[in-house]
Amino acid sequence: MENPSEQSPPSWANLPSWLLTQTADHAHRLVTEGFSAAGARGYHYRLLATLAELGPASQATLGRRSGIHLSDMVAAINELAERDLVERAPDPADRRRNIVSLTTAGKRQLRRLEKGLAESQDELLAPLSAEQRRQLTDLLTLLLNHHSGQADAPAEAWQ
Amino acid sequence: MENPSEQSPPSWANLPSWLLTQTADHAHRLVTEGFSAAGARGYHYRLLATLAELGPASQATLGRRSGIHLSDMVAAINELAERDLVERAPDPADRRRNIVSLTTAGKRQLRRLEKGLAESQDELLAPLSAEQRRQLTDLLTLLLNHHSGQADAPAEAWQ
DNA sequence: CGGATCTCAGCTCAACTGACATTT
DNA sequence: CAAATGTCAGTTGAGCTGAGATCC
Repeated sequence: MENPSEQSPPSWANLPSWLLTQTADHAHRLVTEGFSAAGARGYHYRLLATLAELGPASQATLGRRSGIHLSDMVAAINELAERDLVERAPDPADRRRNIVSLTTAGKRQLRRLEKGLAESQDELLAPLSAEQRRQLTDLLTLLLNHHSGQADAPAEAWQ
Repeated sequence: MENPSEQSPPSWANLPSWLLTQTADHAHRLVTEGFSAAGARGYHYRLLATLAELGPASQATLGRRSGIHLSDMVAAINELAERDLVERAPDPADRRRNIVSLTTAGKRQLRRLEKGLAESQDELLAPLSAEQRRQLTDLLTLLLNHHSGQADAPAEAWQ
């Protein structure tokens, strides 16, 4: 009676909110797997990418830009610094601050993660045509702009 | 702090995986808020809906059908039973089992939650036309079928 | 003084793992 | 015996809160 080929899906399986959270789970899983194949986590990628864009920056600036909580920066930067992917040095001009900067190995790692990330996107969207992929990102962007645009909008600066 | 008014989004903000996880976060927030307005959580809704579909069932059966982990069932059912939304009785035919069943108050609560859930979907999809809503659910269903290997039929009613 | 920066301890939520006693 | 069932304790990950020390 444990027939693994079960019958109909539960009643909520066609709700947009359910479809979204389930596909997001798959997306998250694929991306996380890709990162962990390079020995990294999502925070590491976001940090390296933000550093590549901003150049050397304080932890607070990095946090605001990358959306990583300030209290999570400490551990994330520790992990990157342990592998010499970033350097953390005190700011001589403002001794509250640390200045975090990318090392050469960090830039190399970032390129590796970006490559894996592109592959994850492709795996995620595998069943969709190019046109369908464009449709999907357009629709999701519409939703995202609507919901993080104005209504409650805590502190997120972009958009 | 830099100039927040003209910051472009981070480099990963147009990745499908990012768009999905972000919109899924909003979806989850909206649905959770809707549930908590009725004093419930997602597990409670899924349990009540599964019970309405299956009729009285053991915790293991409920878990398999609803996707709720067995070890989370205990607490969830405790919470529902405390408010007399379900009843838990030992199965006389198999003393390992509990038979869980919906009470009248439970059915009433389920209808309330379903109504709130429909409103949440509408709020989530607010910026989309009916045609766009159909497109989105179709695309997400394609992705989901691909990644969870399931066959599936209906994509008609999202509310 | 007010405010920013960094660090740390701990909490939330949903999902999961492992161990265990009981029963079939 | 092996397998199923229910219970409980603990863990994980991504995010958060709150407190503090230090400095501008």
